Amino acid sequence: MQEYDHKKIERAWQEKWKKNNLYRTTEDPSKPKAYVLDMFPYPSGEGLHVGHPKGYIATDIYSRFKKMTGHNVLHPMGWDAFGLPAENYALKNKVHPRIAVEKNIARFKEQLLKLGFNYDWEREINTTDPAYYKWTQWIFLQLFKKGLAYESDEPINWCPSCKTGLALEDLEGGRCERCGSEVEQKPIRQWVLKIREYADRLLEDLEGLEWPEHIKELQRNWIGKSEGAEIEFGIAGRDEKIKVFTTRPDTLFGATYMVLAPEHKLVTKLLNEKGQESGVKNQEEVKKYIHGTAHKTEIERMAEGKEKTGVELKGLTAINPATGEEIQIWVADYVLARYGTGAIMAVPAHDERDWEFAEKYGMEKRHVIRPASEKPSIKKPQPGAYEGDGILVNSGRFDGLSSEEAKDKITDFVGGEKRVDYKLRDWVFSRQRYWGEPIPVIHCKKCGAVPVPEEDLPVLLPDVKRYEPTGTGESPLANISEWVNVKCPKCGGEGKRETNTMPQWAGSSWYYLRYIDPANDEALVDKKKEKYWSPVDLYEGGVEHATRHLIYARFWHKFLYDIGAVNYKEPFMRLKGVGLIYGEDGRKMSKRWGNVVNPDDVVATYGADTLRVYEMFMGPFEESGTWSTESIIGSRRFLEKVWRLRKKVNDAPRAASDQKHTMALNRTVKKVTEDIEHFHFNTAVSALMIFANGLESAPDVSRRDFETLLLLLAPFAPHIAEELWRSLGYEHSIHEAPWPRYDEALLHEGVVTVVIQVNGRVRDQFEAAASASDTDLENAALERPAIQKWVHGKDIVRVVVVPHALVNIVLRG
RNA sequence: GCCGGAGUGGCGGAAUGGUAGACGCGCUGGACUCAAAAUCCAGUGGUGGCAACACCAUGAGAGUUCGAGUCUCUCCUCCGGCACCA
Repeated sequence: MQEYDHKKIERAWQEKWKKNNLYRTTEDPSKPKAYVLDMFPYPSGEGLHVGHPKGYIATDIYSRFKKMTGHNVLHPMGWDAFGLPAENYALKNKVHPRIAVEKNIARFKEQLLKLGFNYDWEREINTTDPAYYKWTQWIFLQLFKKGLAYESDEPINWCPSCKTGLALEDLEGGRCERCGSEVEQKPIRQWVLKIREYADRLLEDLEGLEWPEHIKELQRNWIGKSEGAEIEFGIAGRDEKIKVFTTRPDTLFGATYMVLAPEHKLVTKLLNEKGQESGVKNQEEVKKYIHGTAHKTEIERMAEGKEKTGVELKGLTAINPATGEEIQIWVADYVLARYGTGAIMAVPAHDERDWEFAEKYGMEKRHVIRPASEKPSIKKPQPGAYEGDGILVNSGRFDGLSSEEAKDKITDFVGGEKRVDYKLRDWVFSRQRYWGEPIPVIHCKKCGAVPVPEEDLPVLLPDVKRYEPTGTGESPLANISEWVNVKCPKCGGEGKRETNTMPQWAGSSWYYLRYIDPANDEALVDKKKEKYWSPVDLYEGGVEHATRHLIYARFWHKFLYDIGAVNYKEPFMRLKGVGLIYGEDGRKMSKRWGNVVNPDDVVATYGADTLRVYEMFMGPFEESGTWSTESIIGSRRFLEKVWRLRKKVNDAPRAASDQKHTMALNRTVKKVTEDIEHFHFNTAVSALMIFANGLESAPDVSRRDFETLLLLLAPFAPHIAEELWRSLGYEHSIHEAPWPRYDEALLHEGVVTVVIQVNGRVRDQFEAAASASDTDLENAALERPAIQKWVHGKDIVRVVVVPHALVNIVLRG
């Protein structure tokens, strides 16, 4: 037997697996299916670092395990290659994005291949392939036809550095998620998708998903459903009414002023009227205030601890519909135009923000809710706002009702309407950039926005020399007149192509369907195949996608379900979030910090199998951890130990009396099986190490024990397991061998170790027959000299016996 | 501020309410070697003791329990997300 030469073994098996098409997948109705999916990577210019493959290793283990347990496994890989990073990389390095992407994909693929993954590369997909984005465009057309895509000129978040509009999901703390620039509000024409129409279903259907609770919670918070009411306030001396949205109609009697967002339509209108007509006495002051807020960035407006500012519309009052009182109207930027109605009723006594504002500008704070626990007689002045529910006071005929009862009754009383609102915004779907899917629409002066006929898809992204963003609110495509100017498909008149492109998240919102049927040119996906493979049984990826990709993809999927294109309501049934691997210095791996570890180097030095075992052994899969080059050696030593065990394999059957050994074997099989199913890879590796250590210290190793060890190891370290397996004379791959079973009856030996406690403290232990009764155990424990020492001369109050495990003797005092 | 998650040896981390620290890294000593590497064996939470052993110990404090790292409450710290969403 040679030394363990990982280079030789890994290269040889990777070639043979490829040659034999070991990982090719076809539909097979005779087997249960398992669709195991990684979030496909963005092929950046920097290549992979050791953090990237962590999730891929886990799905590789899981899918190999599933295959060995008799499942038909779909485990594909592809490239999410449209979007800003590729384009920015291309601009910086002065290469065409298409070329840059090709190069980066080749590099990524080379790195992945070295790790021995079992992807079916015949199903490889690429979102920038016209045959692929034809269907991305097709989905947009369906959305358009169903009225779920519309054009808007509302101000949106604009990144001045990337020179494009962005969706709310593309921001990180008011900055562009890609480049970190502060975003501005800019009104430009854009396409928007009505994801809000799906808000309720996106929320409700989370319940049936086997996802980590914290990721579900992130989505719930992002969708941000709140139930409340719309209530109209009249304006003294004018015809207009101001509609407010509130979740607390029960506090209406405490509304002592109201506030409009600076962008509110009524405010704009009042400022356009002549001073006397509008009734606003301080028009100039208000204009100045609005001018001031308009130039603030989101970051400035939301700066932590920032004091609220505002200006009163002097001379104008609103009428509280509950009390009939005239109240002041203010304009303040703590009210957001985009949420609710852009106007609020301010209840300082029961809302902290209103309290703070009222405190500053001297408005009345009228208490209308008292905590239910508080006695009515006690009227202490509350410091700050009381925001909880309670019992109504100072609310006329509603006094004494609970908040809950009063909400509906007061809403009815003032003729308000119950309404639901969401924080979720409609999806801003236009990017003023080159490297994306063209939006398949033609603008015609006569017919308006006309969808490109489906038979004309795909609308190819033209190959151009200049693709720099213009910054004008138009995409660079607008400059290519021969591409832009086309005939209107409807009337045949002059038309212009839509020049905005789709956002980065478009292609990834349906890619999991493409793997099922990667070459289909007739339909999005063959419905029979889709029925067989969907939904994704296990989806694995970074938690950072919780409120981006994972929401968008669920939205599109539900839409595709509605139009009958797919069979299931949800795309991803089970989700696992991978924890990051930080650099050795504890920081995120990045060129900037010089702490990047390249998997190629680790593979060269220690081997792919060692890297795989190490990354799984580092810690709990879903938790983040720090890379430690020093610690890898442990995983390498373990594999070398397994390698050496081969020499000790003895064909003679193990002595039947070796009960301990049988037990260890069965327990290991059980532990590893359950741990893989639950993604507890660190403890699975630990169990394998313990078992290998046991075999090592035995005088010889039975063939059965060693084979079992190899089978359990195969998903983790596929190359070495295959090599040793073949050395035992097998001609078929270990990766197609059946997974070992365990026998429940053999998990326990006839003898158990029983711990003896005195007053809950461990004092002794002894071996007892597993069949011993509680009384037997109690008596045996009391006879032990070490226990006599503690118990002698004391009163025994009681004795607790846990069968097979423990005796606790409780003494008085 | 709100919502999640986590605090255990020098380090990564194990522990269905039942022997805290499995497994691994590192470290110490030993075997092998001319020597080293590799490998193997032993040890490795703290304090006291030659030892048997005892006491202390899972962020802090209380509680439930025969028994708490695990359950309950209060607090502290760290990480992640959201953040004037009415």
